[in-house]
Amino acid sequence: MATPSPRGDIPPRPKVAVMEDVAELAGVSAMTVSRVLNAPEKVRPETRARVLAAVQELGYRPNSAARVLVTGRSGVLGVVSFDTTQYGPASTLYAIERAARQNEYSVSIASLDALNRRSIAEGVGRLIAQSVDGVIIVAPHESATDGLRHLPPDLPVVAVDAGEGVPFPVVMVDQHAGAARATRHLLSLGHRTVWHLSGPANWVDASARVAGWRSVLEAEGREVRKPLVGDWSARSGHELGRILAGEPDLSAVFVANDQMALGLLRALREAGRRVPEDVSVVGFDDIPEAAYFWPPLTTVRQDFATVGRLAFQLALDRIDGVRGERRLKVEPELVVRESAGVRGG
Amino acid sequence: MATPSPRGDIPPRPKVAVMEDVAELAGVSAMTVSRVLNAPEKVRPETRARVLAAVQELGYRPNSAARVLVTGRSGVLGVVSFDTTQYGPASTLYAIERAARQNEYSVSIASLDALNRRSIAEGVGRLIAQSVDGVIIVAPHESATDGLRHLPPDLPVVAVDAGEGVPFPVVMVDQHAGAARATRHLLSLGHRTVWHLSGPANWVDASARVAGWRSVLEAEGREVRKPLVGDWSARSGHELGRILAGEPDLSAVFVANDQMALGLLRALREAGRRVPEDVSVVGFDDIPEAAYFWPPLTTVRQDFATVGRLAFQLALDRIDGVRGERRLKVEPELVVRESAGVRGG
DNA sequence: GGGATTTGTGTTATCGCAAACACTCTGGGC
DNA sequence: GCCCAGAGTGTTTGCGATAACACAAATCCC
Repeated sequence: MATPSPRGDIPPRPKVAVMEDVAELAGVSAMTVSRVLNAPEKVRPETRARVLAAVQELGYRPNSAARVLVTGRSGVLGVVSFDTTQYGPASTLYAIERAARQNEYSVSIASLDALNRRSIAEGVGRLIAQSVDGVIIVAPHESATDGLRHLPPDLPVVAVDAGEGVPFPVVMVDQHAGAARATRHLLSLGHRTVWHLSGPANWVDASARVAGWRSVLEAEGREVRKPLVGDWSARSGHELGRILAGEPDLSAVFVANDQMALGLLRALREAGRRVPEDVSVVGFDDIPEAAYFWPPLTTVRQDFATVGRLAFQLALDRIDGVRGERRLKVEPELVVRESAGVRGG
Repeated sequence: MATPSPRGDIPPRPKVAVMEDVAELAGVSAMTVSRVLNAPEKVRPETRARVLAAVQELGYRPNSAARVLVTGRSGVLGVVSFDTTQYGPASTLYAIERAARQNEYSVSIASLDALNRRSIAEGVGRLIAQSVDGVIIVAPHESATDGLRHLPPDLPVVAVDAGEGVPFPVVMVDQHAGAARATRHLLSLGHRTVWHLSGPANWVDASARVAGWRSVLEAEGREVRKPLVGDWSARSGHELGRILAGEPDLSAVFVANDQMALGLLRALREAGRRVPEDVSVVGFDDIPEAAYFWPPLTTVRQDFATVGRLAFQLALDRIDGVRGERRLKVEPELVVRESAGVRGG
């Protein structure tokens, strides 16, 4: 029934080869071709060779849509994320994609314009509509956490950097520990207390860093100055830095990320306060440029690659039916450079 | 035939609703449901309302695999890219995703570990296997350009920043013009000539920037010093900067990107050469941090968002059958800050 | 008022693949 | 020599949607 038309001259459309074509060329049934592709050990070697040769000759590629339709599995993982132009999310995404590729998965993305329940649900919806096998959500905002509670319960979901109380696995850098480490480092250099330039409200990592910083100061009985709230940008670091620069007793600042730290460094310099001699600064993230700031920035390195890898692994487990609500924490690492020195050094 | 088993007690699996279920609930045929979803104007308003209510009630979502199978269109665009942790590629990808979303497309990514023909072909292959409708290649390397010549000819492909001679549309920032603009700016400040820290060999934008820089110097009859070749990183900028800092007649440098410029600034400072008083520096990209370098970096802004948008549009055109081998150039813009000043200023 | 549209809906076939089951051998045990 | 196991392959069916066609009722034309 391949050419049912009574008229002879059908323009030979350049159709791509399908399984039946391969079967015909190899002199077997379509089912055998399917087996060669999915369970080669069930086919006699010589048959297999004939089929593979035919596949090669026709440049045959299985049609994924048909396969998805019948198997219910797409081999696609969805990633929902916010602002992938930032180093952190971009690195996480990249690591997820790498891990996925190594496991024969591919990655489809859904960027968010805003971080709120509606937006998250909508992003996940776009991915579900594509028949993804699972979803990783990289949206470290509390409103996201909220939205995550109302997702299809049977969908394998993993979150990166989500807050407490979400009903599925979460992978995160231990922000609290990282902030504590940075703060302790500054105290150990002799500073009486440490100021904080924080990330925006309701971002889970911003809050965790505030908490980590605060916990160390309180444990040591140091004065806790109210954090100045920025928006992750160098611009905000600069603006807040101008305020900080006016504080006569300022000697150490823990900044919520490296971009804001850059802005702060500039503000301090403009105010004539030397770093690290007059003021010590510690950042967070260890972006590749941090080592080339002036002075080279002491900061807390987040291993985004590991986070991405783990998130993928957890997602894969969920897809394969492994349950559990694990929270995986990745340890951050303090990278000591030159922006923090001994008090009055 | 929904429950063919003679035994009554089949555990009611939580199957998702399909079109037939919606049809039944609304008291119409599946075809009518399909029409409500795809061509609502062809259905009487009251019928439409009943169907939509049923869709709502069952939480029905069309199965994309089935739709792809029959329509041959997936609504997915593939993006092949290299190193999306960098600001440029990440921004481009983000803009593509945005544009895609606004046109009811979604985006699947294929990151590359290496830039060569095999790798590119393999990345495209992964996307094709997913039935993408088209592919955008963001891989500004000459080996890529080479690999691009050997792709399935019927696949809608658009390249970002590809070299000459690829057989499909290309969107790019006019790197040559941008470099020329930067160079002219430095000359206009009274510098006798301009040195160049270039990007790595065989990157099309690196080459174009070298060419733009050289063309201005030659046109003005200035001495052309051999460019120092870096790898886009701040580290390489710093290393090469140490070499440059030893050049007594150095007074102006055009750097191939902002990260390298950051490294150079640091090297110059370490060598005791003030910027911009002793040496003027101009970068390329205008990353968000550039305004907060010390001194604030004069640089050439690339409008990645526009590039991404245009690339998507071109891809969409191709998918819709519009042919042509257009090359779209986006004009870069010189952003004057403080790192470049008058000679001997 | 009778045929020609038009409008709204249903029926059937099909997309490309794999699951389930059926069949044909081959070889081995007794 | 018969039965059986299992390896290897084929046939049928169905995944969930839409295209193409079929058809009934409403609307139109002169």
